[in-house]
Amino acid sequence: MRKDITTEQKIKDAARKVFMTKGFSGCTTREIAKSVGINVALLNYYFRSKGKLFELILEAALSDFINSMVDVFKQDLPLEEKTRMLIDKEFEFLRKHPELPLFIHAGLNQESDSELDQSNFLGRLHETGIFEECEKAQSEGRMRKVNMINVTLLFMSNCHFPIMSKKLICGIYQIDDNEHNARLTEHQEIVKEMLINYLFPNTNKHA
Amino acid sequence: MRKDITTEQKIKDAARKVFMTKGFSGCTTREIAKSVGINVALLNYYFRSKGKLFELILEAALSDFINSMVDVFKQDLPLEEKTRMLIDKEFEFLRKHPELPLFIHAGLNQESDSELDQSNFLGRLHETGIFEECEKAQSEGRMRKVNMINVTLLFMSNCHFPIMSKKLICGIYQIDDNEHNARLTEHQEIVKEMLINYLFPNTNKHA
DNA sequence: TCAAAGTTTAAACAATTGTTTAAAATAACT
DNA sequence: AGTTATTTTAAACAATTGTTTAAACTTTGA
Repeated sequence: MRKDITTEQKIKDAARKVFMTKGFSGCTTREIAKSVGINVALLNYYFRSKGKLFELILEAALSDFINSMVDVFKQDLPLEEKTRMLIDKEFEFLRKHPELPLFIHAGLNQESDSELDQSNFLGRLHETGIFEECEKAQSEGRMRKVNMINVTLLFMSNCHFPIMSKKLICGIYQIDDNEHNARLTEHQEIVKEMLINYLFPNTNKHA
Repeated sequence: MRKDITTEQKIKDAARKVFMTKGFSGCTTREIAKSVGINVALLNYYFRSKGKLFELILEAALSDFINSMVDVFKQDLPLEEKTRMLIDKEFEFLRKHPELPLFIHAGLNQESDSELDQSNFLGRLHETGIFEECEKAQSEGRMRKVNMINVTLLFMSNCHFPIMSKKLICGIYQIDDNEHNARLTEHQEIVKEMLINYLFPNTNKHA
C-alpha cells in the first residue's frame, strides 16, 4: 500500500463532488476522470458504468442523511431535548453539505425504480426506539398527536428547505451570501421554537 | 389562423412537460420535437437554442410560482385570513403541479448566472403591500416580529417541501400514493395551525 | 528473477448530441 | 395568376457521449 488513498476512493470522492453540483446527466465520465487525473477507462474498470457509480454515490448520500438523524435519536435525552438537538445537528450538518438535499431529491427522480428500501432506512429508524418514544409521549399527552410521517415532514421541511432554496431566496430578495447566512442562523432558532411549541404545546410556554 | 394553438406554443408546452420531468440535461431536443410531432430544426427556428428555450420555461415557471402568492396578497382580508388562504392555495396549486418546485430549484442551480431579478419578483411582491401590512401588524404586536425573509422561508418550507419530497418519503416509509396523499391533506391543516400559532401568537389560542 | 495478476493507458467504437444548411412546402399578398 | 415571405423538412455537421479493446505499465508472490 504505497498510497494512503486508493484510486477507487479518489474516484468516488471526485464523482461525489461532480454529481452533487451538476447532477447525473449534467456531467460526463471524462469530467470526473479528469478531476481525479486518471483515464476514463479506469472509471469503468472499478465501477461498471456511469450509472452504477451514480447509484453508489446516491446511496452513500442517503446514508449520511439518515445517520445524522439516527445519532440523535440514540441519545439518552428527554424527547424535547432530542428535538432541539436534532434541529441543531441538522442545520449544522446541512450547512456543511448544502448540495446534499437537492442532490438526493433530484437523484431520486432520475432513477426510474427507486430502490430506496434496500438501505432499510425505516428499520434503522425503528431500531433507535424513537417511534415508541413518541407514541408514549403522545399517549401521555406530552406530545401532540400527529402521525409520524407528518412529524418527519415537519422536520425535514423546516431544516432542509431553507438550505436548498438558497439560490431562489437570494434571487428573489437580492441578498448576498452573508445576509443569507444571517437569515439561516436566525431561522434555526425560529424553527426550533416553532416546532417545539407545536409538538409539545403543554410543557412549553413560548420561551 | 387555421389552428387555434400555434406551433410555437405547442413546442413550449411540450418542452415544459419534458424539462419538468427530466431536467435540462436529462433530455434532448429531439425528444421534445418528437413529443410535439415536428422536426428538430423547428426548435431552433422558433427559439434560438435549447438553452434559450429552457430559460423561457424556467422563467414562466417562476412566474406561475409568484403569481399564486401575489393573488392572495392582493385580497382584501385580515392578515391571518390571508395566511390561511395562502397556505391553502399553495397546497392546491402545488398538488396540481408537483414537479414545479424541484424543477425550479434544480433549474436555478443549473444556470450559472441566475438572472432571477429580471422578472422583478421583489417588486411584484412589494406592489401588493404585503410587506407594509406585516410591518404594521408587527409594530402593533399582532404579529410576531420576524424578518420577512424568514417568514417567506417558513411558508415555502412547509408548503413546497412536502410536495417535492414525495419520492423520499414514500421510499423511507414504504407507503403508496394513496397514503401519501392522505398525509399531504393532513399536513395542510397541520401547517396552517402551526404557522398561524407561531406568527400570530396572541390572537390565536390553538383552535 | 520471472511469470502471473492487477492496474492504467491510448485509441477506437458506435451512438447521440445541439445546431446548421439548403431545399421543399405552405401561406400571404398584390 | 405569380411572387414573396413564412413555415417545415430532410440531411448533414462537427463535437461529445459512455463504453470497450488491446496493449503497456506496475505490483505481487514464489
